Amino acid sequence: MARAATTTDAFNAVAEPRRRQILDLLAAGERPVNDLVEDLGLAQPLVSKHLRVLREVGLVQVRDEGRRRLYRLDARPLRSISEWLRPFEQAMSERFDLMDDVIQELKAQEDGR
Amino acid sequence: MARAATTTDAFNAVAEPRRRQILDLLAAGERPVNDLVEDLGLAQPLVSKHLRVLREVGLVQVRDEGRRRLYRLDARPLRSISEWLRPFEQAMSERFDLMDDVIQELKAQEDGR
DNA sequence: AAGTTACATGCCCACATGGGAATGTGTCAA
DNA sequence: TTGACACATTCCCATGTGGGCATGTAACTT
Repeated sequence: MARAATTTDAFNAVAEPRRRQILDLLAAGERPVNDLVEDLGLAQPLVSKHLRVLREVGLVQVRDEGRRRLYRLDARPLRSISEWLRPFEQAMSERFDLMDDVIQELKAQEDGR
Repeated sequence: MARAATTTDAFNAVAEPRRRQILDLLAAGERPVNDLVEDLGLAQPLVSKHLRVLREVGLVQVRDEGRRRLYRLDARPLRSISEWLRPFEQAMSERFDLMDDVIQELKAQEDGR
């Protein structure tokens, strides 16, 4: 098997920086594709493709308004990421950084370079 | 360009379910590769490859002990994900789910099917 | 009806992937 | 020294990718 499809879940969909940018922009509110195209400075087909991926994992919803399509954020699928991350929250804190620095030093000495 | 390398950042490294499992296991403490191989039920080379990716993005650290290599979690790179996620926290909450349901209904009526 | 606008979809490519299988490397044991 | 053990690396393949480009489709305008 190759790499999992980007449409597999929120983890894979959000691994792409442009798709994260799109979600950032949509956090401000509903917007048509052209707005996103301008703000991102990307080709329109590219944006449409990214939006398709986001749609397939449920991170955005669409609404037709005349010849425009308004995209809207749906952050709920991000919860799976947030929940997976929670047990690691403590280990991410600054305090543990200091511990890690000490360990790094010990390791460096151990390597004896 | 193709998809970004898995070693590009924590986002891409963590998109792979097995790598998330490995981090889950390492959250309990330092462990040799063989332990992980048994717990994951994967082929040893596969585990080594995944560990390599995690190492390259700084999510794990290694320490040699005889003929074994002890891997250790370093959760710090996860912070970039956690921080990107933070602005969406509110939008993930249950309360907004209810709002979304209402919006879904309105949208369904609007579509007039 | 014809043109334009706003998107979506299709085809192409270079590229990195996850897994399988085999092999390499370093450490300990007998 | 020879063998077993613990890992890492290499080669292979099928697959899905992001981007560029061209085309399709629906809605609005004139």
